[in-house]
Amino acid sequence: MITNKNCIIRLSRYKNALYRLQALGFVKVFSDNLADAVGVTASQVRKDFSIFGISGNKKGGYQIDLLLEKLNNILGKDRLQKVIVVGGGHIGSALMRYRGFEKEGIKIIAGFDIDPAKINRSNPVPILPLEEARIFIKTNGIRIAILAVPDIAAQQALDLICAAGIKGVLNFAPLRLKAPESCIVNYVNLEIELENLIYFVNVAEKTE
Amino acid sequence: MITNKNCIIRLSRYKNALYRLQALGFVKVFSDNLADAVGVTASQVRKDFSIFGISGNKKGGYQIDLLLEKLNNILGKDRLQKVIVVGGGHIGSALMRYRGFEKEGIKIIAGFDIDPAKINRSNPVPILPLEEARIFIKTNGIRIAILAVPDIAAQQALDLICAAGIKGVLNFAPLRLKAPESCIVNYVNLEIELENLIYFVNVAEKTE
DNA sequence: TTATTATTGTGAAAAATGGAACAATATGAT
DNA sequence: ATCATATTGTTCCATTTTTCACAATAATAA
Ligand SMILES: NC(=O)c1ccc[n+]([C@@H]2O[C@H](COP(=O)([O-])OP(=O)(O)OC[C@H]3O[C@@H](n4cnc5c(N)ncnc54)[C@H](O)[C@@H]3O)[C@@H](O)[C@H]2O)c1
Ligand SMILES: NC(=O)c1ccc[n+]([C@@H]2O[C@H](COP(=O)([O-])OP(=O)(O)OC[C@H]3O[C@@H](n4cnc5c(N)ncnc54)[C@H](O)[C@@H]3O)[C@@H](O)[C@H]2O)c1
Repeated sequence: MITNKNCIIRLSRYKNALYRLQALGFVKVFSDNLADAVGVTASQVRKDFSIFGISGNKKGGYQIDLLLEKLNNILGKDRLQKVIVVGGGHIGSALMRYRGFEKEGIKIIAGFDIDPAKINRSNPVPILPLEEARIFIKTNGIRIAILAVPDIAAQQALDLICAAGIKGVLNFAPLRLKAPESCIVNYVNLEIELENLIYFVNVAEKTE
Repeated sequence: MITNKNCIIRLSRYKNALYRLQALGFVKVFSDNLADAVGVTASQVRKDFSIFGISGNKKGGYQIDLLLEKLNNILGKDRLQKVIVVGGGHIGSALMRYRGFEKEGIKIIAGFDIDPAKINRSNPVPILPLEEARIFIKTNGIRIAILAVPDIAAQQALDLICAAGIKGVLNFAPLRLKAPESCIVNYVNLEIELENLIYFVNVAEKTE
């Protein structure tokens, strides 16, 4: 079983690159084209494919449409993924207004907020009272949530949605949360991303 | 020279955990406390510290204030980091309104946009016309930028700010950009983050 | 048909990362 | 003052990840 997150991220990148190549009219692709497009080595591309039993043609490369089909299958993109957002503040509402997820087969179908002033049932993505989250998650069989509440509320909100059946969370609050076995939590920590960038810029500056 | 991004991310996490411990009244800390707080092994903590020549006291652990000083120094937090945002749309304005960066010594001092309707010089974080970016970057010696423009505009905007002297970019547009040697580009790709989460949730579901 | 060539698929090598173990040693107890 | 103990710092080991290298082979050309 593959536990290598970077490998899966590369699969997503291959997929995105393939769509671009396809849009440019290409029908087949070689491992080194894809490597260039994504910024890895050609060996890495072939190795990644071989891990998932994806094969191409000796001397013929890979047929883009078939490759995309397989990648999409691995990445679970063969069905629409319904996602909710908890917290309709700055980040939460930016995400709910973003159209880019849909072309990836990811649809944010509702937001939830504790603040009555944020509730709006007639939005393209309705924002509902937090009390309704539990039943909404259960009724619609939602598995994935984005957590965009203030730091202080994050653990409590996580507990609530996990209890309701959420299986995966993308958390924007910059702190480590405790989740049950049944739920995977991934972190987007923009402070740390910036700090990291600053570190490497400083290093580059010193060594130049 | 350290090229291990994960290692630097851990330093940020140690730092954050130390502030929390300090706020709770702790004065010293042992490698295993910190390991617990951050979710790594105690060996890892000590190894990370040793890489950067940080030492504690046999049997005495590490003194939190000294440790923080050293970590902050390594992470370049001994001086305020001024950052600009290019693109004042959904993501860009969420970031500009976010107060959380300041407590990390990161200050967004201006935004830039191509759309005249977005310009606002009297905002807490002013949004200025893109034409002014070049001179602003040079005058203020800005090194770090956040790129939050539509995908189609990202490469062009990157070229502009790199030419003006930007050394590090955190890019939100979901595509690979070409940057000169002088500029590091890191990516925040939320589509891929979600895709990744979905993959691992699917795997967990299948193997349970 | 046969030779040539380009490209895959993979096993082996290398590099990077992380973890375990333990000697060294400072602290506190007796 | 001596001993016992806790914790670091570092070496060594295991694992993971990436790269290398090349045999296998399909496509093309002669
Ligand atoms: N805005 C940014 O640019 C940014 C950047 C980095 C990190 N973050 C993090 O993202 C999180 C959200 O930030 P934000 O700027 O969107 O905050 P925000 O204050 O704008 O929005 C938070 C929203 O959550 C709602 N809320 C509070 N408690 C809730 C609960 N228990 N359940 C449901 N909703 C609840 C609030 O009513 C509010 O609408 C924070 O943890 C923040 O640290 C934000
Ligand atoms: N909003 C989200 O939740 C979200 C999520 C994932 C990724 N993204 C990515 O982030 C980027 C920004 O998304 P958004 O939703 O904020 O878009 P947006 O359309 O709301 O905002 C983009 C802003 O950039 C400005 N702009 C356009 N060209 C410019 C240029 N050359 N220089 C400066 N400013 C320019 C526009 O006037 C607009 O104000 C996009 O690449 C998008 O794919 C956004």
